[in-house]
Amino acid sequence: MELEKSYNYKTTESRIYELWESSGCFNPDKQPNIDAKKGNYVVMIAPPNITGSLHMGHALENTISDILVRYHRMSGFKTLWVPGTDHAGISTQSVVEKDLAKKGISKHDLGREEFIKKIWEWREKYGSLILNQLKRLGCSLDWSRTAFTMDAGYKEAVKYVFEYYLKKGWIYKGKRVINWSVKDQTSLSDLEIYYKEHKDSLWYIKYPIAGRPDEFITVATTRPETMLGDTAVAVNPDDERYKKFAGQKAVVPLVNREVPIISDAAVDLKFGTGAVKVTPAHDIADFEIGQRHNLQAVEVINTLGKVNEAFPEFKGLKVTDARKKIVEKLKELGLIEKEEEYTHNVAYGERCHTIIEPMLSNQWFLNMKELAKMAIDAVESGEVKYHPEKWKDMALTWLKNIKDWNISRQIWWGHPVPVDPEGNKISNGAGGSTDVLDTWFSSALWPFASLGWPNPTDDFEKYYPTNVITSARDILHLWISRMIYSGLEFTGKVPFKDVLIHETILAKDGKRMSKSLGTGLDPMDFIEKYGADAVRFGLIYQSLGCQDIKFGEEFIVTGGRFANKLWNIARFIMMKIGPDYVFRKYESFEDLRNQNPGLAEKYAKELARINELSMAVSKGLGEYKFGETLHELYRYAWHELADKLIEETKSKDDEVTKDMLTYILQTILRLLHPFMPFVTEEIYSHLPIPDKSMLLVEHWPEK
RNA sequence: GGGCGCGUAGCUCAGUUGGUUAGAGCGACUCGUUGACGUCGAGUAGGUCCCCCGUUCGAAUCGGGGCGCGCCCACCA
Repeated sequence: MELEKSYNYKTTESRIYELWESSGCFNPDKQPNIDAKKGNYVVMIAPPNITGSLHMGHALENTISDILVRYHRMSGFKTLWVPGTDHAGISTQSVVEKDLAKKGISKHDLGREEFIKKIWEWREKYGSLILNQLKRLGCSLDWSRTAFTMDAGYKEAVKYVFEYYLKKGWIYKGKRVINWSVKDQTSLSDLEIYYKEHKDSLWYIKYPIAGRPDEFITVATTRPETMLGDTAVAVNPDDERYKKFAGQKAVVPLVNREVPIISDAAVDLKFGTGAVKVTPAHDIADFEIGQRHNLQAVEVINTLGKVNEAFPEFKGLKVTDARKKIVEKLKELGLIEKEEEYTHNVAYGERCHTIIEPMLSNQWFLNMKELAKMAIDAVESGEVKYHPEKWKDMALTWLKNIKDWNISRQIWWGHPVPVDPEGNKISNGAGGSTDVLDTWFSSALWPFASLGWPNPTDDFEKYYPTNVITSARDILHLWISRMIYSGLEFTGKVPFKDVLIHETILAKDGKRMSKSLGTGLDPMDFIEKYGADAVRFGLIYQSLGCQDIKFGEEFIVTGGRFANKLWNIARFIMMKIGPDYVFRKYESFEDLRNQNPGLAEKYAKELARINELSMAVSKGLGEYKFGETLHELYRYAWHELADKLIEETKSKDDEVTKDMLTYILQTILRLLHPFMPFVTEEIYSHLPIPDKSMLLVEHWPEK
């Protein structure tokens, strides 16, 4: 059969994917080429958010996973890669809110129940967009097992885990200073906030010493409005300047509260005046000082971001207005020593992009002590390995400095916090039974909950623990560390043996790719333009184990050309062998030597070379060296096979030469299949090979 | 502020334990090529290997310092 002059990915890719999918071979229970000696190979997906669409990072991540899956499947492992999505609490909620806002509807118009219904509708409509994009990329996921972090079974897992921790005494309610988003009316974890540089004022405020109205201690602050809640003034214990005030009290102006002057090592004697006002209710550091010195926490700002009714003079004022008014009053009283311009970082919410108010709140916390310890042991002992290895230290540093996890959120979309068994309701709304759990609480259970746990399902029995997770580094702590201790606590096993942290894809100028900056590129555009194999090639070709990739489209172009080159290598060989030639199949190199001694002898060097390449590819994939391995395959196929070997055969026409070419063609297609599955499968389908399967499940050239 | 990574040809990057004239892909230029090929092949040009100091017979490679870029973590009132 004669091939077209050039490879046409447009007419090929969807047809080939359909062929694979309908064959059922992505499902390990139906996989035809299982080698009982090999065992299982399970790859874990990082379930994308239901709001998500494929970005370059996803494309790289899932190409890497797919390469591993295809390589192991061909090698005869019973191979599973479960697809799925994450409900992504606050992120999804805000997307749907924005969507409704276009129609002039707010979530409060709908009420909680109706709003959640809308989110489910949204999820039905758009929630699997990204999964379809993964199909376009060629990912061989077992779609019959698609999971979602709010499936009925998954809900059971979450409830089970919450109650388990509660019974163990590890979940508790507590007042803490948390990051509060006034806009979204919820608490945020430290990992959900970012900092932005602000030019503000730093005010130096004189606090009179109690009983000696002519003496003052001056504090410096950017947030004078919180002084209404000050319950101490703190200095560094080594600060000679303030020794004279030891044991004395200061009077907080405007509220005339007498507060102790305390010494605490957390105070930086070089900053400002070296004396600092302490507001335990509205600053995380101050809260900690308060704990150490048994200070009262006086709340000033309420959950709406306004001064509360305890301060009638300022009641109802927004933070910024209260600040102005208080500074004015202090000026009138002559208590502002000076005001200077000051640049500092201010916390913003990752989703709401508004300033975070630190405030005291009732929240649910999960005690991290024992859990972190387990994870530390597993990482230190190498039960879980990181690639590249440096991420191990990153993970350990975080785990060793971990704080208790604030697991409650005051939003509507998520797993509800199971009802408090003691029936306690806490007054201000937070920490009550209307809260939902932090998204990562459920994500942390993904490796086993996505397989049906806590029910003793076949899948959980057979496919847990998994072998490897491929992930971006920004969720190392947020997610990966949490899966490790969750796995250890609930299954007694680490959820995966290898953690692969892939490069971050940056724009060509080295800046972060982001939609909001307009520097984001859509991999789907490239798939349209050059084909999925080309995109996979381009990404992997640049994946050389560094921390970042500066993305260049030219590698995708090269990938597209390479697909065409492969096509023409096959086309030439097909012409060369003529219509009556039938491919021979060899089980192994030994088998080839027995069946075809003439070939083994005449082309010993060429066969040795392709064998060597096969071993190098196996080794490279085993060591997760994707880029290097692809470089080698590319160099071989183009510059050795096509440029030299094939050129040399143009003057020959014997059967042994045909045997050599067809053997090498088959082998190189197999070796390239994990990287460029579509074009290799398509070429393979045209080869006159008796009793062949799809390349997808043909055996890997081992030796 | 702490940590990590990077700085090699116009661009994106290799450079294995320090060893002769520093490589690849893309781009530029020259020539050639019809039994496969969005042509392809052969070849040319282009580099104080960020800077300084040191170790060494010898440094892109090792050590110290600096400069520049990027990312992560912490957040200082």
